[in-house]
Amino acid sequence: MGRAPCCDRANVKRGPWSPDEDMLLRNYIQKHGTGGNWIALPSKAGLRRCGKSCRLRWLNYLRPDIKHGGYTEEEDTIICTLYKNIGSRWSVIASHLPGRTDNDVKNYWNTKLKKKMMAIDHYQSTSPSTTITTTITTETSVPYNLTTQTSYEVSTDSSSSAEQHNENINGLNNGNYWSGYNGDGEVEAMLFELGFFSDDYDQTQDQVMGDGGPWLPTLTNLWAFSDLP
DNA sequence: AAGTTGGTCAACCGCAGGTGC
DNA sequence: CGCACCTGCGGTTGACCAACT
Repeated sequence: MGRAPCCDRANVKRGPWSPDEDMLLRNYIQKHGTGGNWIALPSKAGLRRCGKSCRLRWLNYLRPDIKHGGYTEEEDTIICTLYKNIGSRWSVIASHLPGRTDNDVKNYWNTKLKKKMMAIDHYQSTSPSTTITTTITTETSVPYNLTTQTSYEVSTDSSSSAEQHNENINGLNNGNYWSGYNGDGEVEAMLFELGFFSDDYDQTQDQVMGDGGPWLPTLTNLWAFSDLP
């Protein structure tokens, strides 16, 4: 025998909320609060909804401080880092992101970030010569030591000149990979093919415009891996 | 133009844990 | 302690829409 339902399903409305229902719920909570009893709230507010449905609607949509969409790169980083460290504990992850709900973060992960992380994992598994070292600090000053794929530093020879890079890029353009190039050429070639060096490489002049220092693919550029299988 | 596919996101479902009797 | 009730959580579903064929 299963658990008794939390409400009489035959007598409650389900599906998308109407503007009128939103208004009733918002007005009631703003006047009286939740009262610590979601089950009793719908009838008091004049709603034919399940208490759980009211709670979800309020927490995920009607709360005044909710943000929707427009995730920043820093938020992406925090989500990815926490997911790596604690798994799918969305409420905990959302608590580190002001204005975000667990449902919103979960949806964002499932529809966007998961693919990116899978692509990065793929990259890491096929490019063991890369090193990963960085630390970020959130707005709440909680430090996260990133031992995973939040940011990648491609191991390059810092003494390499721009001319050397150009020379090898030209080789790549001619159909040659940078195999053997300071031990990490294949990694750079792969990154180049995926467009990671677009900020440094001027196609019109067919050369790298940087100063020859270490090339650091940004997190944003790494997201290009989401296009990988 | 019509059908198909894939992405997005609000909402639902069922379980686990907390609390009070 | 056992039970019932309630809340919170994570997984999943399904409606909607845009892009593609």
